[in-house]
Amino acid sequence: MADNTAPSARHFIHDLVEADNAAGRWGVWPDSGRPRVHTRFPPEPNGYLHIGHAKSICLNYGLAEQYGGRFNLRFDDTNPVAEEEEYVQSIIRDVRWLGARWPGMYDDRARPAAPDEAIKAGVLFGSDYFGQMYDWAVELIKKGRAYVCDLSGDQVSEYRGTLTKPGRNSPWRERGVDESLDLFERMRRGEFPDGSRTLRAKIDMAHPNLNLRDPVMYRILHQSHHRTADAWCVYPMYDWAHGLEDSIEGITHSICTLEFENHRPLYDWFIDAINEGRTDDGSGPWGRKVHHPQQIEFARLELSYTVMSKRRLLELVRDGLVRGWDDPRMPTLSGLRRRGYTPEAIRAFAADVGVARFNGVIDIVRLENALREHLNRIAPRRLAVLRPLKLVITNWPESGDGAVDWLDAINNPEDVAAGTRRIPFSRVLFIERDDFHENPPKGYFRLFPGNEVRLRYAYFVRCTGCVKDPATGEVTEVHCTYDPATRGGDAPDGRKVKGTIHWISAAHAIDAEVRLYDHLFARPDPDDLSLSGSAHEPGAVPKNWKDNLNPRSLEVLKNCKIEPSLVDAGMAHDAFDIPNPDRFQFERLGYFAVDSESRSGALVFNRAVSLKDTWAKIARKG
RNA sequence: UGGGGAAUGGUGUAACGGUAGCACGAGUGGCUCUGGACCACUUAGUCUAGGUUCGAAUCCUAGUUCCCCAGCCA
Repeated sequence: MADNTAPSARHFIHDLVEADNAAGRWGVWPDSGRPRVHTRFPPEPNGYLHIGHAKSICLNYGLAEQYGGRFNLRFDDTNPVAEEEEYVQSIIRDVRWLGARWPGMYDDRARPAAPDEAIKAGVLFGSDYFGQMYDWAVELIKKGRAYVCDLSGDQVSEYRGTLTKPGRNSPWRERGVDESLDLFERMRRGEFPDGSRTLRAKIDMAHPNLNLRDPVMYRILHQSHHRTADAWCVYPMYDWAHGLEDSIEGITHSICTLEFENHRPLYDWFIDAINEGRTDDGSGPWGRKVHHPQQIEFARLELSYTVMSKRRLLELVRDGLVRGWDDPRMPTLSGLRRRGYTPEAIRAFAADVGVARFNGVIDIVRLENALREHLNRIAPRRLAVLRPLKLVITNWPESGDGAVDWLDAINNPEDVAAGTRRIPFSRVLFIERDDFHENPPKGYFRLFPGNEVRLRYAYFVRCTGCVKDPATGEVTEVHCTYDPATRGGDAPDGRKVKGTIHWISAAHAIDAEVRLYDHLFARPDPDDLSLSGSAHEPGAVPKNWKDNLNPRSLEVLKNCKIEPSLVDAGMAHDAFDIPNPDRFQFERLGYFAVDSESRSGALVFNRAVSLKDTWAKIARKG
């Protein structure tokens, strides 16, 4: 993942890791002798990954890579109610696409026989540790640190107390060890209905941190699991399971987001409870001590003009407010990928925003800039006209030998190695509707009657007039004359033009559909329900975050004209069907990627991001 | 009102008792066959009030504001 698009910015976690390394806290890797740094990314397979997860992946994988450590991809799949195989597949693809690598993963170059299974190579699952977790739970019961509680869900929360009032002990708290043992075993065997009992840690019902008020460790769930099927009728809660998963894998730095800070004492309590009666050399009554990772919290990523919670993203998908998890307007990795984002751009963005403990909101233009920066360097330039207006060169031959002129065009001014291509020029062209004004605004230096501009890579043309629809007054055709001496775009007499516009030869143009995107939400903060009213019904007050969706987030242009060299534009797929669309800069317009719905003969492009538009800024100011 | 965190230009992030820096944005100019890219310059900040110190964003005290926690979700 190390590349020059993601300079490693220093942050407080580097300091912590380096302090640990200097102190020899985690020992060394046997093979390299380097201090052990072992991180992980632990998603729950209950939704698609989004750009916020990318920050975490880059952080965790980046640390492992930087310190010569290891990185695990592990599913935290402890709640079968919400989890699905589809999510497992998408998450692995996204992590792989981003560039993270883990021990045992399938090599990119190999063509696996069964991609759906092969992609899981080296991927870990918390559910694989259910047996070990169960044994440790039994151990805690035996040590008098856990008990089976018969309280209902409502009663448990009632007994918990409130933020300011202490809770009360469960009447089952002092139940005998043998009885709890028996009950827990029968819970596991499925003798009791869902919700009838739980296994709870015996800590302190008056603890000021609510997480320590005898938290539930196991609940009864007669629910088939995507991996363990019907093997279990009890499933561990996150707080119990998560730290153990990290412990089992030897994770040194368990990096998570700020809201889990309150859980750290519990995470530590569980490991300490297991280690009670254990020793480093295994001589204690309970054997050898288990590994105790260090949890470190950082601020999750928030972005303006979008939402970043899985619950809300799922709601957008389920309500049909977007076209699916990979809708190019979504902040999901699959959406960004379809939109045209590159892993490099996302990594550079993650490095750019940094890692800290302050919960702020990143301006989404930072993400867009990261993409521009990468695509500016690598995207081949092409000519495309989104809103075509016919331009006739009245002094150009209509037919015969000189009717078509093939001109050299530079593929990428940022990369000379990209070379050149030839584009056809002829009498009738299409230009961008925006590039002609019969009565130009102040400061406008494109085409208007009497003005001379350069047609990119072609000729200087001077506007001689236009044709309008008598009924509507709409301009239907612009007329120009060209200067033969300016072929290639330079005037031998040294005269200059202010404007250069793009064009497509009408006779050679390919039709394409282009989808333009704007921010998913009309306001920087979708939760902002104040102010001037709903984006959908001006004047109406938005009632919830969904009323702040941007009604203009998608604009479909069906009559676009693109240069003939784009006929073969498409997308590649790697061995695991992760798509990699061709991406181009359509000159003066922005960066565009081939959409997954694009077909030969019916090309569809997504605008990933526009070019910076200084003229729009000038025009706005008047 | 209990507990846990956090406050540095418009935004985000550095500075680890010693010149408040960087990026993005914004503004100005240069350059340009993309009103792109690039280059230069400018703008603007330590939450408040005390204290310690030769010296405080940093240490201390008090306050203010914001975030998280009362799932058998993660």
